[in-house]
Amino acid sequence: MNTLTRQWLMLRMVPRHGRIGTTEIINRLEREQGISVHHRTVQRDLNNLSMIFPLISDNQNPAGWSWAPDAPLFDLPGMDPPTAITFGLMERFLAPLLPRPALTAMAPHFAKARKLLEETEPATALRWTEKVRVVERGLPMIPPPVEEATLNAVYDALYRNRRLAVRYHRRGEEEQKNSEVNPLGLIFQDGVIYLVCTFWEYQDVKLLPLHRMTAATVLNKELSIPAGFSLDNYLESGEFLFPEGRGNLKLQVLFDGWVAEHLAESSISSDQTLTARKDGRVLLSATVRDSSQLRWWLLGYGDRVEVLKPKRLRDEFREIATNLGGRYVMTAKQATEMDTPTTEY
Amino acid sequence: MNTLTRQWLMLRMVPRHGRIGTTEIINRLEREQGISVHHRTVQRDLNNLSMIFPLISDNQNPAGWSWAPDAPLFDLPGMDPPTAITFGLMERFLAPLLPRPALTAMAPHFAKARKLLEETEPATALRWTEKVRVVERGLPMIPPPVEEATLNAVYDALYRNRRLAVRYHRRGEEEQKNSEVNPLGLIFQDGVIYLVCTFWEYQDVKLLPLHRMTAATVLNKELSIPAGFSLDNYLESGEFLFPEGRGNLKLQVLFDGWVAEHLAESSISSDQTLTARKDGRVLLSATVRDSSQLRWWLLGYGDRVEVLKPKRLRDEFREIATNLGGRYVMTAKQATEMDTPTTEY
DNA sequence: CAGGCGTGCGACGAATTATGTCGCGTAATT
DNA sequence: AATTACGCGACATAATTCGTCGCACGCCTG
Repeated sequence: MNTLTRQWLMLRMVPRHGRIGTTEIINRLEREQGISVHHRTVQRDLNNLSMIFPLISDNQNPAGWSWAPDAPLFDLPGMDPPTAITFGLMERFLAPLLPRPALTAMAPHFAKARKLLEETEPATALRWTEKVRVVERGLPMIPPPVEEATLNAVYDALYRNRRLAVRYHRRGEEEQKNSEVNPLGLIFQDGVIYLVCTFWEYQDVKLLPLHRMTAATVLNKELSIPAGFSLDNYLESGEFLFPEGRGNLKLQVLFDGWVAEHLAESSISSDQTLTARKDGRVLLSATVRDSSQLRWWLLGYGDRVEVLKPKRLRDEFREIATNLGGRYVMTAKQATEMDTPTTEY
Repeated sequence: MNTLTRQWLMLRMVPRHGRIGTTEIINRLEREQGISVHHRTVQRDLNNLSMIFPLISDNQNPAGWSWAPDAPLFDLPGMDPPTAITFGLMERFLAPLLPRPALTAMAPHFAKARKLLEETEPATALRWTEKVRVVERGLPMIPPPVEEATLNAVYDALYRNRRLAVRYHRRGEEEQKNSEVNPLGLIFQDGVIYLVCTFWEYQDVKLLPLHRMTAATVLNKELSIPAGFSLDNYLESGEFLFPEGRGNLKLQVLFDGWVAEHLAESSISSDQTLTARKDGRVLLSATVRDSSQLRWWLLGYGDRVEVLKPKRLRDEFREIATNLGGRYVMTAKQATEMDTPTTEY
């Protein structure tokens, strides 16, 4: 009855990867939409649609239809400049945080946004890409390469709660191992993706960096999860991060004056207060989680910050300061020659 | 001639916000696609399309068409689970890095991805959201709130190279100021967005955090850019970051053994080498940019890292260690009472 | 307030298109 | 070799699309 509706629905059924046949389309139209059409009509529709859209058929019998691999993204409502800018921003933010294959699914969106920005942007003056910078405290890391097929298999297994057959090599070891793992979660850190999993029927939780996998296949077996497992608990257990405490602590630290400038803009807790002192330093009070991140963050300021409270943390920092001082008593030459290299990592 | 093509093109012309009239559609079809149709046809098409898609007309004369404000996103090819997962990941990564309004343009995409994940995901076992965690070195910051209208105005001015009329208040000051600024760029840091700009006809580059703006209007004036300005140069000039050097340096540092574990996975430079020593420490050699980020990163390891080379950097660290040690000679009580608070920040 | 203009919309007939049906060819399956 | 499932050309008929016309409505101008 309504050609446009039917063709629209059909377009949405065609996958980017994979294949769909006329019969399946007919069935899904009937089942999901209550539209019953003839076989022949669907065939004709697909042919017509492929004149307008980059749909391709593999010309087999029965025919399998899919979108062209390089088909651009069509979206409704069409992307507007603000959205395109936001996509551009996201790409910029995520590039150093994620291995490239983790973003390939986004490629059509990013491409579309870039195209839109380039088309509309006046050629004069500064280009958009020259106008945005992201300043991070972290060092830009080079994420180790991950196979796209591996990543997809891991996603899939994790998503569908299936076991995974993996082939991987330990660090430094040439030979590879084959294992069957129960995927429990993913941890992203510094561009590295770790699969949290258990092996076979064992109960102890292990970490498997994805870039050490050379193959991964989703198995059709239900996974077995250790009783009471939760990713958050695992992270807090200290097996992944430095095993620092949990819970909150009332922090009081002194910053050298101008360091606190940026800090006044963005706060680390909702109850944060900053108080200027006569000597030019600034007292920061805040209730924050007791975490490795807190220590990293404070240490990063070097001698421009002094921890006052809690006492426990101040003691920690005093000890770090003492140790650190001890390290630099020797000259670099002495420190180097104190030991001789053994094995390459 | 081809109804489907025409209607498809029309759908793409209708904006999510704003309005479009039949006349404009006719013109654009004629101009951009060479399709000439009658006025009446376009009217009929829009009426038909609005039966299938959430298009709404304001029923004025002349009629203005747009998508319903809450219209979901339709995209072709339809979103598949891997893409939905990637969108979910992005949302997770970006939430702590960007103020919420900076992501509102993404809301329909995120909503679609969430819906797809929820629909398909088996209710049993762990949910997808429980399976992914991002571990960052930075402390989770609370991004200061930014008005969406302000952000959009800034984007727009930056994108179209227009001046901006802003109303803002300085930190600590109650009264607001009105200024006309030339937007030059945006810097994202720790959840804060800074507009890099010049005021009026002045040549000196200033920073304006977006959350200090209470109003922003795009003006129809060309902006004036200081001769030779570039955002990268500005960032390197040291006015934003700590004014550390530029260029590369050959870094050699010693890590306490197990700290280097994570480091072995993700490298900080393409020529990075790790060498284990007899005493259990690990020597890292790499050529890296001489930057504040490098210092933050190294300092974050506290006493678990020792800088060997270059000498200049080792000297810096020795001095920091010495100063830091000096800070913790006193007790916290003494350090607190040494000075009396003056003004709230 | 009248008249002109741009637009929305119902109606109508000719032209075009969509659809069900049949038959034949082909490829995979039994 | 038979069977099954599917693609596709052909064709007649039903359905639709589209240009055209006329009328109505709101807005602007003189």
